[in-house]
Amino acid sequence: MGKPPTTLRDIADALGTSIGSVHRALHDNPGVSPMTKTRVLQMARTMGYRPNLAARYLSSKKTWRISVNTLKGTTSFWDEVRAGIREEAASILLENVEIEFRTHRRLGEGEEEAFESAIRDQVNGIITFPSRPQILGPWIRRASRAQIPVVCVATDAPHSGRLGIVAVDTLASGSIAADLMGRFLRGQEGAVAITLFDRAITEHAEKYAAFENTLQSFYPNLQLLKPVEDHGVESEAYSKCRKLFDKYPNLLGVYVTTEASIPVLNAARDANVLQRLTIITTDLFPNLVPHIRSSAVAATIYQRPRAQGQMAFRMLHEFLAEGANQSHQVALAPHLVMRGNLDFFLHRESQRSAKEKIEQKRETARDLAGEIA
Amino acid sequence: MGKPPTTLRDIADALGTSIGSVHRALHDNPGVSPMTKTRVLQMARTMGYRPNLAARYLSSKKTWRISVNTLKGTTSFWDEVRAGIREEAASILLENVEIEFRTHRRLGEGEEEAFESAIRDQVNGIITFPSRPQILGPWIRRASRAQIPVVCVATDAPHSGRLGIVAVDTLASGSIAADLMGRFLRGQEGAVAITLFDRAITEHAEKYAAFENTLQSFYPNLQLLKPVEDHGVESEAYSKCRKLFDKYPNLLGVYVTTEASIPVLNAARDANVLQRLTIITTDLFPNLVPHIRSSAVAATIYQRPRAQGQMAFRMLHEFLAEGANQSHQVALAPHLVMRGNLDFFLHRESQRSAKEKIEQKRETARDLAGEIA
DNA sequence: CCGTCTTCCGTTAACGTTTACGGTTCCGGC
DNA sequence: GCCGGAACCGTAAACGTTAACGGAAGACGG
Repeated sequence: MGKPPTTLRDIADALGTSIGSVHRALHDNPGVSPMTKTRVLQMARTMGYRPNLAARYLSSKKTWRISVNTLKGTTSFWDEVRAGIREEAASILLENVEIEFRTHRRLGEGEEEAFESAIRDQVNGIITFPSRPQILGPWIRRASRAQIPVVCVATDAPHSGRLGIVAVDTLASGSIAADLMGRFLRGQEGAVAITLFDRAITEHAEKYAAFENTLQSFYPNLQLLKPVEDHGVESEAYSKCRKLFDKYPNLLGVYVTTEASIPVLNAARDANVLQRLTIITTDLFPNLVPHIRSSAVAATIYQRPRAQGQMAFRMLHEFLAEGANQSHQVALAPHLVMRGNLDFFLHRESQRSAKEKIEQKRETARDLAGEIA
Repeated sequence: MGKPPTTLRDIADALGTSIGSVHRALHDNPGVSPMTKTRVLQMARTMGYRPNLAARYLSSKKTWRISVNTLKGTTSFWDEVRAGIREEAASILLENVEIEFRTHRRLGEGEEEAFESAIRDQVNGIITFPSRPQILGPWIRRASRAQIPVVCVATDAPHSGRLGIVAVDTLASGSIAADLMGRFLRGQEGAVAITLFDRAITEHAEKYAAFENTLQSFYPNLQLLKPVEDHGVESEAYSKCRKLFDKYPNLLGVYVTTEASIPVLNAARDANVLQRLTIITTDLFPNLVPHIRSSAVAATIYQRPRAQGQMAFRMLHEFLAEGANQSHQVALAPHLVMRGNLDFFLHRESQRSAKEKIEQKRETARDLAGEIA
């Protein structure tokens, strides 16, 4: 069936030239005449040449270094993203990728420095969280010009020349939240609220729009209030929600699209509306668990940080290995966590971290053995 | 930082023996004395030897053949599983895996023949759907004895010696269905029903148990009727449900855990209870779409066949490459599809098939080019 | 005419593993 | 004492690519 794949030697023989020239031509290295170069490229195309990656790696032993620039994170979201990246990197057969983590402490603090240092260190690729897309955009463009592909996670940096973006589908998130809210509040009439980070961030604007649209078209008995923006500040979330709850004493539900669900819950408790509200949150972290269990939170939309990390790494790695040129966009479907399936997610969590500990142990054992030898 | 990895030569030098003996020892090939063999194994261990897979593949050019034994499938479920496997196989850097599909037309028809032919053809691994675990179990054991690892998809074959199992988490599925049902029917009092394939299948029994438990503990106002078993026969599903709906005229909801949601919907329509019922189904296929859109189906639990195929392939491939020995078990979290996020899943579907067409075109172009040359 | 530089090109030694082949040594049997 | 065979071991050639080196041919200035 399958003919043996064509090699550099095949191309060289077909052209009556040498393997060296073919190699130079295919990598546009200097030292080859324009004439033979085009002939080689032509022939490689018609013969369907595809490089043997095993041989390439064996010969060059070149490793790719990729920088992961993320937030240290108050919640576990970014820990999970990093774990996903690590996990995926470990599953690569050819162990030719090393990962450098550059974490910054706070939103917008040290992002640019991290980027600069990554570019300066000549990494081969960057995975980043552009919390302020308009600020990081120019840096991404700079990296692209230096031939360093950049993959964004969780938030996009539009028109920045980034290689790709991995995020939860905003439309699916917002819509399912609205659909659930509508079903949960079946038959009731009244207002629901939404909190978000900042309408200037594309993702949040989209989630808001999706929530609003779905609510309007399927559940006209519910009307959506003007969104609450918390800008990632917990106190802002609390005070604004507190005011909101006081102002609309018979509010029916809240959809919290940000990580700041705890202050919202606290505000609801302090305003004495926690029992009455149907609350849908975002993400899953330890502090949220008791609220889900007590069913104060009806459901939470889990953004699958680990899967995001995995996909981001795969995207970058595929690009580095195959050199595909199109821009990629991965939109993950979020998971829905409720009281019923909460244990599944928590249990999976603990299983995984146990596995990782074993893995780490094995690695250190290896290192030790190496040092002894 | 990282010392260069140890090679066969390193071990040989350390032991004052030759690279050939080390190789023979590590692969327990004949022609090496027990003495040197243990010494080599010992030394390899302490030096932390890990084979260079690139070199191995380059040298041997051995390809693994894996057989995918699945149902042809009336719905698109198995098409998706196979697509996931293909997709994952294509993303392997070293292109050393070829896949053979052995599909059988009907449940329980030709499964054993497919298995026998796979074993006879000496494939290196099998991915299978054991629709009748008790029948396929012995075959799986036979394969294991012939050193052929077997990964089960969607349904487990317990105590069969299979390498691993990939399926949607039954507990998470059943529980979320119950939780949604309870929330959707908030405040109402009455009965809900569940349909399943056969209580003898572990997965279905577990889903049923999870549904029942969650319903009982969180929504005592709802009581669960005795389950309806359809054994994969559409007419059976229809008639049994029809009878059920007639018998319990004020039934509140149904959870359909099988693929046979259409006959259940038809029965509900014919019994004139479609409007009143809250229906939660399983899987997502073209015929179901209009029912979701019309909100006759409140939600459907999507079992992510593509992800199942991907995971199954990865599991098998990892085993073949690394030779890890433990039994693996992957439980996926199901996705929830409702009217709101339905378009996301449909759109993703079409996007993917478009991508695959492009991919296929490229491949045929390559083959043609090869034939010309 | 010689030396030097440039541009192009062919050759070759790696990379780590597999595999086939050719050597030892030792032992039993004629 | 020689042969055949077994059991063990070392050697070397592959696999396809990269990277470095050296050579050939031509251009140019001295």
